[in-house]
Amino acid sequence: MRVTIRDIALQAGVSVAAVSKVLNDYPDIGAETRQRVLRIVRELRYVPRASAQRLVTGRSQTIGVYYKSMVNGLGLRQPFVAQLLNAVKEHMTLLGYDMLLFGDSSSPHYQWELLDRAQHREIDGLMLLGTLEEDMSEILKGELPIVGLDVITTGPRAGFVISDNEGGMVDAVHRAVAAGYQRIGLFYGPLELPAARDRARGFYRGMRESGLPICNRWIVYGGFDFDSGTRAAGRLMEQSDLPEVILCTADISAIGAMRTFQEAGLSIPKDVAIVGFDDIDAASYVYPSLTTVAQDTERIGQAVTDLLMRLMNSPVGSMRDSARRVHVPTTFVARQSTRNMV
Amino acid sequence: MRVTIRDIALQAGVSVAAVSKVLNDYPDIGAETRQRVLRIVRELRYVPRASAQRLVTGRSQTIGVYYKSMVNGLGLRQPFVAQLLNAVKEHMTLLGYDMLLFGDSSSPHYQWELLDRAQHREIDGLMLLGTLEEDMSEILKGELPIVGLDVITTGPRAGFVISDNEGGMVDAVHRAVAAGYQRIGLFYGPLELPAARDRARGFYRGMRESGLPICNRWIVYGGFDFDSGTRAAGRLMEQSDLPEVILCTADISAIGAMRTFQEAGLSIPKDVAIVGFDDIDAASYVYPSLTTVAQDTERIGQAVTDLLMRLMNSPVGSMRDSARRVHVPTTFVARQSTRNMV
DNA sequence: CTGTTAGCGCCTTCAA
DNA sequence: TTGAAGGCGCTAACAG
Repeated sequence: MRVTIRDIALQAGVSVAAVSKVLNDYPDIGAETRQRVLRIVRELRYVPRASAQRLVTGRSQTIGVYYKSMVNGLGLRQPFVAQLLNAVKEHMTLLGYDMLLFGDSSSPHYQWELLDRAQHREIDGLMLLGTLEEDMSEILKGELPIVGLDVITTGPRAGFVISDNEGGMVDAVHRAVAAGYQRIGLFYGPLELPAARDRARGFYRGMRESGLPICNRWIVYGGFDFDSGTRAAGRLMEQSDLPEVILCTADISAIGAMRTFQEAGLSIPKDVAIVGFDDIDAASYVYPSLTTVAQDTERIGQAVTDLLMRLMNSPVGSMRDSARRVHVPTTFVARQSTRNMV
Repeated sequence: MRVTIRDIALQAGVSVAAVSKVLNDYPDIGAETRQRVLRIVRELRYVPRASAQRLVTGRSQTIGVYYKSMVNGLGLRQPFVAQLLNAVKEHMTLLGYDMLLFGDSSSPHYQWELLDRAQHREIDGLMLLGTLEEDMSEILKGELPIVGLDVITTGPRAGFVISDNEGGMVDAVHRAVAAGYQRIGLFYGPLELPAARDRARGFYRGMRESGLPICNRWIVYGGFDFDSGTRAAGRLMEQSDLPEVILCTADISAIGAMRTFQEAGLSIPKDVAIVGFDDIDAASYVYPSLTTVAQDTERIGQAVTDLLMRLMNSPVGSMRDSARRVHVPTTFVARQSTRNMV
């Protein structure tokens, strides 16, 4: 058997309660006793069992992470998701939380829904990445603290973090105009996703604010993946003329578009300039490197962690709605796929 | 309070023991009782608490995953790691296991070592991604089933999965030769990593088998990241002449090299051909797309899962060593960064 | 300051 | 076929 708190108590000649108190930093313990207990703990290399602690305290120091593996067919392979998870993990770790990756409950194994599994595992909080398509209305109604990323999660104890997608796109339009571009196109994404919708909206607002005419021929569905990007570029090339610059709703489809243009013999940014969105690692790998509106994953990760902690530490319903909707600013990153943009 | 097994028992008019037996598919329960219990369980939406089960059974249905966030500065951002984790998750999920992401224990928060944390969380098995630099000799000596990926983990209950890196590289050399390339260079990776070492070895073996001379000027350190790739390319261009084709130890550095060559005005594959290793998503995004030796993440994920399950279900030391070392074949993928290679 | 005690929710012999 | 009872390891009142 593994060493338990009783073994420590016996060795140290104190009660289990005393040991527990030492371990949990209770103040009402004599310095000497504390030292002795700690020594034995070290000697015997005692480690408490999380399940026992959890059973009695009800807290697990565990955050569940849920995302559909198959969202856009990629899951963690979506660079943005991976980057983000990495950032969040850093912060959670610092606070003593570990993260439990929930398998996709669409898996045949799981007759259980996410809510049941959350209860089963007794997670203290849940992070929802990217999609809400599941039947999650139920879990959102409950008291489990939930933070959505890129999804508008609402409920008595839910909040969300999302980049300022609209503002980022508006800004991109203005910068394009300032760089002298007049003929501006858009590759928009799946409008059921808040991020894509806001970016599209930002495009329209930016154009309106700039007083530029919107040319519908240059507004094409560009998806959130490489292939959609190539298709969008293909469709655009069937037009009589090309825009000078295309604002894409995601780096990955921007990169797909770039490739298609390049294979057709067009030069970027000379024949057509491209702006992406996200700033995934690949954006700086491609040639020419991709000008883009960067999401600040580091800051998003921080925000997600913060919000979740606040939600967990506040009684149900005590947080103002505004405090539960966090918008993280984006940054414009000028690279080689555009001319004169800064 | 949440509904417990007792509530079910009361409602169903049976003992808690009976309920437990139904839930755990014990045979010695009357069909009628079983039905009744199951009905109540459904009605009350009862979900057992993992911590309670765990406390008494000792199994957690949880697999720990450990990787250094900072390995090569990237962690999950390394596309290969993300892809792999995704693949493993699918399989684990199917088997009813969830994955616990262990925060990097180099974090200041953790005075505890990995072993302690594994015990604390009572994981049933551990997956080690990429590096062994930690002080892991201890945990490897223990009885916790451990599977390493790309690390040579040995111990009474440890095994590892790794691509056939040497074979893949030998094959690449032969294909290059078959394509008519005579002047072949190598960008090798950090030799302390088994994968990089094996690939380098494969290069030498392939050259020897082909009877080609090895030109040391063309053998340059290319790292496992983008910047090392650019530097390697830069160094190569200082030479009086370039090889016809460069075999790179990783896609990411191959891509870095490509960019550097392109910015210097060289054409790929005309002036110099490039072959990568790994087949990360970006390999097909860049232009020209990258010819590479693909690691089969899907199959690796499957192998990791299988091995871990076998390790968990076999008594300590009962598995033959050979069964604990899994080599997964690679596949050659010809794209645009080479000429005539198939 | 320290010890005693009563569970947390569940599984599993062992009797009935 | 069912139920009673004893823990699993730990924390948190509550006494002393």
